[in-house]
Amino acid sequence: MTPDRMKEMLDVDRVIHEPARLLIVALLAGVEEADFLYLLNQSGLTKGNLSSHLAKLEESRYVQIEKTYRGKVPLTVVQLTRDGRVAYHGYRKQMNGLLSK
Amino acid sequence: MTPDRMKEMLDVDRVIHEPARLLIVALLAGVEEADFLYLLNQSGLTKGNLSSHLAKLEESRYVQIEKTYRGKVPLTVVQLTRDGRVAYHGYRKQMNGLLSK
DNA sequence: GCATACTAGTTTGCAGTACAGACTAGTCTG
DNA sequence: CAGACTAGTCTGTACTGCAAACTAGTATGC
Repeated sequence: MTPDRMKEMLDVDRVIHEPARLLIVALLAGVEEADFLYLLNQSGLTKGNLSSHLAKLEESRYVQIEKTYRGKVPLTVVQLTRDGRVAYHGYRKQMNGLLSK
Repeated sequence: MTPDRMKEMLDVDRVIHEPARLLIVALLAGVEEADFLYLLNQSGLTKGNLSSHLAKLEESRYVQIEKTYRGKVPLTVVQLTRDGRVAYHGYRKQMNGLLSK
């Protein structure tokens, strides 16, 4: 890889680059939508951690969070937005290009 | 990719995962050794930034830093250690496995 | 020969972030 | 109706990256 291309490294999307969020986004990319508990179990993150990463992803408009109820119990449903999907694919493409020799 | 494998994401080597350091390590992987100014120019990082990332890489034993002189002028020569090379390859392998579908 | 500018970095201060544990609001159970 | 549980959010802490300011020494101009 040329040094020029390597510099792209510095432009990676930090929101996605963070491992915990990359994991969340990857999980969301595989399903239409997911609730908080599903993400909690699949990711192994703590609740606090998951909550704040979701907040950050929402802030970046990468996920859409809908707060509703399952019966009488609060339920938080999360899905990837178009922006999120684009950012995820862009990130993967970039990292693959830079890492795979 | 299975969710199980995705969780590996959380174990990535943070020292290498940081884009600036990944760039430095990638640059070092391509040459036998490099001096501070070479890395400065190739990376586009500021001096302070480069200095502290090198310190962190040294602390993790991923690079070896030799302080010497070019004539009368101080010269800092950096090279990847075996550990550094292993960590870099491991990181690439892991990320490639997780990102490339 | 003094000072001004340059080289090669290091140190410091600040702002932002991830993380887990403490907390909250409300629901179910015996 | 007391205690346990569910589903999250909030808070404090410790860490980290970053750039600007600083240091130590060398070369250059006047």
